[in-house]
Amino acid sequence: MKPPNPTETQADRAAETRSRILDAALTEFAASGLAGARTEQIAAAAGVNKALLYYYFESKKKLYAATLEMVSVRVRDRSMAVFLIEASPGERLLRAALNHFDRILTQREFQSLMQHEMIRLHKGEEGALPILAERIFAPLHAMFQSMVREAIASGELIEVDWLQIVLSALGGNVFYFLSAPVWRLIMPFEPFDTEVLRARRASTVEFLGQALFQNRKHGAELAAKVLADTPMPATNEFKSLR
Amino acid sequence: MKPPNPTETQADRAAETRSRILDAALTEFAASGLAGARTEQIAAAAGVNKALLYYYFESKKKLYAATLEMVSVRVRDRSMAVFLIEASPGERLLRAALNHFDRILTQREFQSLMQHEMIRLHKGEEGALPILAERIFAPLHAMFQSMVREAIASGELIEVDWLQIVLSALGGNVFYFLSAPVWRLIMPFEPFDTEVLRARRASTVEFLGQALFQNRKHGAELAAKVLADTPMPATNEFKSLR
DNA sequence: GTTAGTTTACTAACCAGTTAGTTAATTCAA
DNA sequence: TTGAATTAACTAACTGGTTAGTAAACTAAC
Repeated sequence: MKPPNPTETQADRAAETRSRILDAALTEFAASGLAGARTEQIAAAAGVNKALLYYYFESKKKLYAATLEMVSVRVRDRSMAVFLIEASPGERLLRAALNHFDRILTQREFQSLMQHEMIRLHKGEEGALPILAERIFAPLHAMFQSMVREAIASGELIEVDWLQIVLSALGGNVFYFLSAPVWRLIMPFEPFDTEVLRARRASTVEFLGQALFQNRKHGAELAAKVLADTPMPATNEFKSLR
Repeated sequence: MKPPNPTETQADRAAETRSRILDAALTEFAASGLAGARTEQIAAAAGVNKALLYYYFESKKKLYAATLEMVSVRVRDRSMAVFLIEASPGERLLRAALNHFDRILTQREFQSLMQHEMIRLHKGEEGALPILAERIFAPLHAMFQSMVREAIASGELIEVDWLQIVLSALGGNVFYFLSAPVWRLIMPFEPFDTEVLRARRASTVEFLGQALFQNRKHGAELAAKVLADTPMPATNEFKSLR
């Protein structure tokens, strides 16, 4: 687990250990949430002793916070970039929806963490969500709002409640991944199979092209274009179940 | 807690106790899931001793199963009825989407239980979900499939992947309620406020009318009609947080 | 030889499930 | 119809296993 590399300084190895702990914590917290995660399991997965978690991160809660911190940076960077593209607001919306699909696909742990956080906040426990809301969701939300409103005002998109467009576009993605265990039981295919995902991904964008644009032909063409120049990211497939 | 009513027989009171336990269990399991729920808390909420849970329901797991059983019957009855209405497939889809919104609104505990079950199944633990999938989701899914396909074939709806239409329609609802804690943080309104819900509910149907129908004017008219003759159900508002 | 990094061995708290019992309603024999 | 026997409904207190967190010892790099 720890090949003693002589060129490494002690501080380097310490940083590595710290990062191994964070990785292990991400996996465990994503799978089980703050309350359900076992510190022993995190330590074992990181190849260290449990007491070391408390040496680096004072408490389980603080380790959890550090884990969320780490992953939230990744997610924000991945999500915001797409809005800066030079294109019509309608096209940017399609790209943002596709990007959202791909982000869930590649950052499954984040999605799981969010599920747990939603439940915690729903129960009234305060969690790390307020920080995430401020740092990720609020800016993302603002971007979506101005983009969709602009698209409606310009006549590119249909005239409906802007929030409903966002809910429908992102909700389709969230619902598919969230309910994957159910699809697995009632559909004749595996929801995380690469080809199934590819088809779902295409349908997402094609649907929005047809449904949201005043000029459906224009929407369909944009969808085809967006799909064509955004390859599906690789999935580290059979990683989830320990 | 137990006013000793002399007209009641012992068996009556026993049945009442049993049902009080199930109600308490529903609240607690919905809030915390199978693993997170505390038997002591369920007993306290039901006003009985913890050992009584084991007298009526052998184990925590079996109590959980009984709770899901109880609630799943309610949900299925509420969900399937809407498909039997005499109307065009497009109109039935709008009604089904609205019914789905109202069902989440009125059966929040079920939605919470499902969230927990999804997480459990995602982790690879077997749960009660296979039974629910068979008894609720599979028939529901089949209804949606035939309805949407019929609507597309008849030219009423746009020609896109049928599953994507379902994902988008239901996903919008699921996403809104699921992410309510986030909306509360980043929006200037309370997501469960009656008037906010009323607006969201209307937007859901109006959006689908505009987005899914070949003839958008027809879709909008249907949406207005469906909304007009389906009053919003009452919400037992401030019930959730214990 | 000092100290950052790491482990061993422990504790206090918690919690599902059990046990041994009490109370009171119901049954049934005379 | 009465009161003794039986059983259903229920509880207090405990058990055994688990888990977050800690104290103190050890080790190797600087």
